Amino acid sequence: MENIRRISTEFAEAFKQSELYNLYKEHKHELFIGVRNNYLNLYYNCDSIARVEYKLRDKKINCVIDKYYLDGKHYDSKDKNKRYKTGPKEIYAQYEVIKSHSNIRKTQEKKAQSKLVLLNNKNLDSNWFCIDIEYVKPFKNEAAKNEANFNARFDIIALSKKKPYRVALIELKYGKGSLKEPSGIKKHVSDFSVFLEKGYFEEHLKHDIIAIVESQKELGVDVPFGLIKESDLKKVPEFYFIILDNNAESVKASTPKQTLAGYLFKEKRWGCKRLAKNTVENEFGDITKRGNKFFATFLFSKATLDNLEITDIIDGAYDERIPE
DNA sequence: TCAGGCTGTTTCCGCCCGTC
DNA sequence: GACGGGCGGAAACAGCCTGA
Repeated sequence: MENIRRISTEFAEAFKQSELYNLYKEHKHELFIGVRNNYLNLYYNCDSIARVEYKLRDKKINCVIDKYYLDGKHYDSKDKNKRYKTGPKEIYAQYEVIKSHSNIRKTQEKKAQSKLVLLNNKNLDSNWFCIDIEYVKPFKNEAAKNEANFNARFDIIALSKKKPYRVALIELKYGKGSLKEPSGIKKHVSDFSVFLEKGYFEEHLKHDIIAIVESQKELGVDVPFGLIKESDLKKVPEFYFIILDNNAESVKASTPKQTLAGYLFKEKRWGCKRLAKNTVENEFGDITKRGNKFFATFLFSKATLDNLEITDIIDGAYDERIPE
């Protein structure tokens, strides 16, 4: 199968011989390796701080980094300096500089996403392991992509540690602002639903999962299960929304849960103060009911970025879970 | 005061295409 | 086929505005 998310064994070996592997080993608790279609993304704060490629001709690892992370300057998207080419040595040497520039970005959701994934993955007692972040379904070409009219990005993909492996597709929402359109709750329900309807899990995602795990093992990631066979995976994925940050700065303002209800339901529920025009219920029914055609679980936490201490991404210490 | 619409900015994804 | 340069599109934020 074409365009699967995996890298070659030779690439993985070269990676392990490079400074990037030392970097990863030394900072496992703050880095995530995303396996892509013949390349890797090294994430810090869910910012891609290196697109890692392997050049067969030269038997060499190349890196591309947005120059912002090195010099703190923002470049125009058309500026040829923006995507700076370098190698593992410079990424290793400049790591603290790169981190500092990532840290000052105001991307709370991404930082929370990173923290959640890393806290979960280092917790050996978690029931789940996150194998990918920022997942985009690949298509063969532009035509296939247009025809499918599907370009969702899933925040997190997690697998249960016990067989048969459950697959959790997770969307993280940080604060009320993240719930509204154009990429709010309704868009994501729609994406999830289409993903399910079109059979993309069966057709594609499960093959990606098998390949990603295989590549991660070759890269030296501590994956807490063996190689996965197709028959080891559950037939259907599960959908989750994690809602963080209970609008802590204001007492009077709606909580994310109240705001969310305005987007989900036709009538005011959950203490909702105001309804959105186009609700999820109008199109998809009550998605919090298990019997509904599309169904999702909502996990709420009052935690904010600074005090986030959830160490099991699905079964962890959330304040509320709907349905229970 | 607050929901939610609108716009600009930043970043990432991944294709296309010419060349070797 | 491998590779580099280029480019367009999408996500999702911040921040501002408006009207109930």
